Amino acid sequence: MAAPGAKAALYDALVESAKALANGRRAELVDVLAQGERSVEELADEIDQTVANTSQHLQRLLRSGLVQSRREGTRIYYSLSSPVVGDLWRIMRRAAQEHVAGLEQLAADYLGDRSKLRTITRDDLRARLRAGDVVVLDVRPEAEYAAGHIHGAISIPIHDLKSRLGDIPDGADVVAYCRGPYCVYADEAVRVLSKKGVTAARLEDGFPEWAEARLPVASP
Amino acid sequence: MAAPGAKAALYDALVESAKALANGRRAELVDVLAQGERSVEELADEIDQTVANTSQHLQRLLRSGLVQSRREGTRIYYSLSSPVVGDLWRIMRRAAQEHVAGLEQLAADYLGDRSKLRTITRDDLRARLRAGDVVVLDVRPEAEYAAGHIHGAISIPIHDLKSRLGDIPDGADVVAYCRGPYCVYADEAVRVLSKKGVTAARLEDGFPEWAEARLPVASP
DNA sequence: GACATATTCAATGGTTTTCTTGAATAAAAC
DNA sequence: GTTTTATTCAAGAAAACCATTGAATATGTC
Repeated sequence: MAAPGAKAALYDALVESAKALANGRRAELVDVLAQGERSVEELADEIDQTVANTSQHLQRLLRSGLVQSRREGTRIYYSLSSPVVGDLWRIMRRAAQEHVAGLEQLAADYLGDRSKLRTITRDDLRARLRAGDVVVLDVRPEAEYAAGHIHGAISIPIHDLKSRLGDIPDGADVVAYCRGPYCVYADEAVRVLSKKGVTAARLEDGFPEWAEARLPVASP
Repeated sequence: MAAPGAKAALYDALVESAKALANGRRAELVDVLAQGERSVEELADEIDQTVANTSQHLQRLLRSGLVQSRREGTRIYYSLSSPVVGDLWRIMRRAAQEHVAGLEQLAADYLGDRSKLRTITRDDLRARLRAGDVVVLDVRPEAEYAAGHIHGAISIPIHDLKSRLGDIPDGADVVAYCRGPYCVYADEAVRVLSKKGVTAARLEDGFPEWAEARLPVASP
C-alpha cells in the first residue's frame, strides 16, 4: 500500500493548475496571453495593476508551468506553455457560465447591453467567408493580429476605428471579432459601425476559439 | 464605459469554478461524484476526512454551483450539476499532467510501479468488445456500477475480487477499469489477476472518460 | 415526546493569498 | 563606468482559506 498522504499529495498536485487560474487577475493575464506573447509591462497595463504585482502573478503562473518566459534584451516576454492552457481557460469560462450564480449580471455590468448587437456563430462566418460576401474585421491591437488572425481578416485596432472608417469598403457587410466572448472590442466596433450606417455583427467569440476549432487562420 | 472594477468583478466570477476546484480534497470529492451521487458520510469516508470538514467542502462546491444536493430522509446526496464539471476536472488533470513539475513522481508514490501493468486504450477496448473476445471487469464499488457502467461489463468490487475469482470464466482475457487514470482499483485488480495466472490489462482511464467519449454504456 | 442518526453551523487558530511599497538586479545605452 | 529601463525581490498587513472542535438542527424511529 502507498504511504499515507500519498493520495492527498497527488490530488494537491493535480489541482495546481486550478490554483494558478483561481484568481481574476491571473485569468485576465491568461486571456491576453492566449492572443500571443507579451512583456510584463504591457500585461500590467492590460490588467490595470502595478508592474510588481503583475510580475508576481506571472511568476505564480510560471511556477505552475502554465506559462513560459523568454528574455529579449531588457524585456521578458511571457506566453502560454501549450494550447491545453487555453482549453482549460475556455472550459473554466463555460463552467462559470453554466453554474456560477450572478455571472450574467456581472457580464452585463461590464459589457453593457448586448441585446441590440447582431452576433454570428463560427460556422456561419465560415460559410460566409467561403461565399466571399463578408468583410472580417480584427479589432484587437496590431501585435495580436500579427501573431495570428482569421484568414482573410483585415486589421483595424479598435482605437483607430473611428479614424479609419474609410478603410472599410462601401456597402460592406462586416463581422468584427476580438479576443473572446468577454472582450469588449468587437462590441464597441459593431456599435461604432452601426452608428455610421455600416451593416455589422460580432463573432460570438474570438480568435483563440476560431483557432482551436481548426478553422482557417493566417499565422506568421 | 463600464464602471471601474466591472471587468475585475467579471473575471473574479469567471474563476469561481477554478477556485472551487483549487483544493485537493474537493478534487477528490469531484472525482468520486463523477461516478454518481453520494451521501456526505460516504464521501467523508472516501476522502479520509471528518464529516464536518467534508460537509464544508461540499458546501463550497454547492455555492460555486458545481454540485447539487437533494435530501432523502435523513441523508443528503450530492452530485455533479452537469457533465461540464466532469470535463473541467478532466482537462485540469491534463493540464497538470503536462505542466505541473513533479507530478509523475507523486503519481508513482501513490499508484506504485505501473510499468509492469498492461494498459489498453478506449479505442482498443471498443474494438475488442465488438469482437467479443474480452471480459470487461468493473472493480468500483457496487453502487457506482449500478449508477452506470461500460456496456457488457461485469461487477466485482475490488475488495471482493480475491474471493470471487471463480466468477471469471476460465481462460478469459480480462480488462479491468475503475474511476479514472489516478484510481488504484484497476491496477490492484490487474496485479491480483496476473498473480493468479489470468491475462489482465487495465483500461487507460475510467468510466467517466468512456461515457464522455460517447462509447456504449449501460445506465439505470 | 424522547432518542438516534446524518448533516450543518459557529468559533478558533494556523497557513496561504494578495496587494502595496521600496529596494535590488540585469541588460542596454551613453 | 554611470545612467536608464524592465523586471524581480523582500517585507508587511489585510483578507481568505482550511482543519478541528463542540454545539445545533433536521428527519425518522421508538
